[in-house]
Amino acid sequence: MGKAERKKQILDSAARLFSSRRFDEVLMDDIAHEAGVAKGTLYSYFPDKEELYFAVVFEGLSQLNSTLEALPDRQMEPDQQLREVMHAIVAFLRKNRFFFKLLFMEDNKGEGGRGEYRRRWHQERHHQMDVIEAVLAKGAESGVLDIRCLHVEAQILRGMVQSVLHSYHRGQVTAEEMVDVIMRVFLDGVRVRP
Amino acid sequence: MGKAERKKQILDSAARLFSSRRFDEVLMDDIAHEAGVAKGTLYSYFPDKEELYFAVVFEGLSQLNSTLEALPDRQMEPDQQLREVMHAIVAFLRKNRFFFKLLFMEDNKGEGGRGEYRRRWHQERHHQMDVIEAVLAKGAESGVLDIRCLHVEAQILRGMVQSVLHSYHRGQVTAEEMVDVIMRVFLDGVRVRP
Amino acid sequence: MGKAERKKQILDSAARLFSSRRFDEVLMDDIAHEAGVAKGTLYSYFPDKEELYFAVVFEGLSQLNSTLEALPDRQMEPDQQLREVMHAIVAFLRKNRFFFKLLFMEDNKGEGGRGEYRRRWHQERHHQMDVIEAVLAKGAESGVLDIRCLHVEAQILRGMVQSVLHSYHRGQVTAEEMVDVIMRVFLDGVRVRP
Amino acid sequence: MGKAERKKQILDSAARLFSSRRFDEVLMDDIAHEAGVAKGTLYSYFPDKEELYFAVVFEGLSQLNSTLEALPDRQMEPDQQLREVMHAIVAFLRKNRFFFKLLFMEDNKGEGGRGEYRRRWHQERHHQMDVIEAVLAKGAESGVLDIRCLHVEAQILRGMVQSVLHSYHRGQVTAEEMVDVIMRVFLDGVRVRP
DNA sequence: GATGAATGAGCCTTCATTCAT
DNA sequence: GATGAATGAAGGCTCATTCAT
Repeated sequence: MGKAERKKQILDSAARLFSSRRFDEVLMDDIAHEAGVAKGTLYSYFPDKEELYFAVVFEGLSQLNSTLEALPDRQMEPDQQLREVMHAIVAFLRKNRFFFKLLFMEDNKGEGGRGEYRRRWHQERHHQMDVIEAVLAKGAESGVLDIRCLHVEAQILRGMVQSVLHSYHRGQVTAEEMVDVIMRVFLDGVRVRP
Repeated sequence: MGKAERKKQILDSAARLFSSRRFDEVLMDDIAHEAGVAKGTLYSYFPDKEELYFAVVFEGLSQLNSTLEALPDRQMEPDQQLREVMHAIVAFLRKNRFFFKLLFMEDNKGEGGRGEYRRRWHQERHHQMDVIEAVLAKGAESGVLDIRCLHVEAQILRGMVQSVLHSYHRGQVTAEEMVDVIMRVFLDGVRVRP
Repeated sequence: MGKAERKKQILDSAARLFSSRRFDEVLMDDIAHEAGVAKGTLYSYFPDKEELYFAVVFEGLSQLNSTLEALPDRQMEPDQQLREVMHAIVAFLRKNRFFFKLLFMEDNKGEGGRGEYRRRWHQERHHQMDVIEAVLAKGAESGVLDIRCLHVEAQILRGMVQSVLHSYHRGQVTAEEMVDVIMRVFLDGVRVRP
Repeated sequence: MGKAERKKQILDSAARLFSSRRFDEVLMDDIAHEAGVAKGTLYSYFPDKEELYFAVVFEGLSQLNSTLEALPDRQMEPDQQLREVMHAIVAFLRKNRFFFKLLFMEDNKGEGGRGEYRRRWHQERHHQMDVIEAVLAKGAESGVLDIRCLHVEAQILRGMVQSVLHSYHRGQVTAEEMVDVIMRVFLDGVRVRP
């Protein structure tokens, strides 16, 4: 079997487990078993449990970033473009349910631990926010969106994505429907206008 | 020293530590040291580390719930009432920064682990959502809010609180200002209307 | 039980085991069992197996050095004084059979491994050779001994001690008898003179 | 490549490594790398690591024994003959620096471990001592040497060889010079005679 | 009741050994 | 026969938990 293939297999199994149990509740034995390899094999792909964990996290993050970067920069209305970005994120996180959990687990983690990784995490995570912020900024410039504090509105959007995914995750709701909800509330709010 | 006092001291120390490091990175020694008691003492207040952890989590959750229940049920416009509820939540989480992290960590945790606690967690957490949903429902009934799927809009609000706290956490922003942002976006959205 | 007492107990047990089996053949479990403590206890006295090993070695070495330093500096013939030093060494090594083996094992170890310890070993070991060399030098000055290369003659003496202990170790020979042999051969050689 | 040639290559590499690091610090990987073969290959020449180690040790020992056996039995004065034997030993150990260490490491090893090998080791080692003892005995018979306890004097000689090699090992001293020192001290001692 | 030294179950990690290529 | 990726037994070490003081 190809090395890359096997590495992917391990990362997937680890993602599955790490996303549903605490770090200390996931045994290297479990991961090995889930991946269908011997425990020792894990160590020829990752130096230790900690690194495997971070590899899982960063693997997901860069896939998400790649997805966003691959988005065509077609000319379109800012709200249309925002919808596209949202759709890409929501679709990705729906397909990668395990990563979804890890993503928000990491987001809420304290500053303790390996500063090295915290730093890299925030950096990569910013990349994403940048994409969102860029669209919002364009909308603001063209007078379509009322953005008061770019960073905060972008974060709010992120929070909405998280909570919508959270509340719909067990249902049979499509990505489109989720995006509809997000766009409606974010763009127009819930207040009935006279 | 009063037993209750000491117990509180332990819970606080544990909250501080659990909110900034992984469960397995927080040692009973650390907690004891932080709380200024001997390790063995922890065990006369809590049966084991796991229970201490859940005690911390549920302690925070019930305080938040108490805060919400204590809210006077004065007659007022639904949006005013929503603002009050939001303010109570935001103010509480600002004051209990450690619990804020734990709260959202737990929210994003998988289904693994002690089902017993997961169940109780969701139940208590629901209590909170119920308060929010009640206000939203009232607003919908009175024709002021356009609520399509109560549960989802409530979750969105929750996500917004989380992300606003997240993005403002290091700044010198008041709870009022945070609520302003949340209310503005949630009620009216960011689209500029002609 | 006193901490020092327990530490001594561990060092002794470890010495006993390390002197009769390869490092990797001695399990921490074995040492704990031999010392009558739990495995974990070992780690509150020594940071790891390696350090415990070196502690054993250096403990022996400093005891030997102390013994030599405690030797009175009475005025006496160089050969008498040499005999005293030899006797002290031989007696010590007879009483500390386990250390005897470790001592010479370490002497013949390669340069690999923690340079830190190799350095310290050679330094402490030198201390001993210095004592021997001092006596030989005095003998040379007073014209009693024909020393051509102080360092080498001292080493030879050391080699003789080792081999005499080695060959007599299972017998019922006293330290005095061993020293007699050493002194006879070292001072006069085995050639019959006309 | 010839099998014998490759086996020699492996033994040499192993000797080099085993003589400078602890058994457990020498990995089969290291040996394979040093010998320029794959790890698996080691196992087609030696059943396991332990056996490879003993093969190294016994290989050295039999070479030394062969060297001694090859010594011509010419008629000569006992001290001359002793000098020849010493020279053979010293020269061999100088040329086989790695084995020199292993030799004395093994000598000082405890009784633990595979009794099988310990027994064989002592037996083979005795062979050597026998050669030395034979010469000493001849010297004693012819009244040239004052041997009191054949076995012990032989051991002393062995200790002297070890320590002289030890102290001179980094210098540029010839085997002849080493033997000179040994013979001088062993035969005549260091006491100045009136 | 509080303490913290001692305990030992449990898990991460290593590395000798195997075997499919 | 040679190779080196995969294996998994074994052991060092940690740390939650206990209990004698």
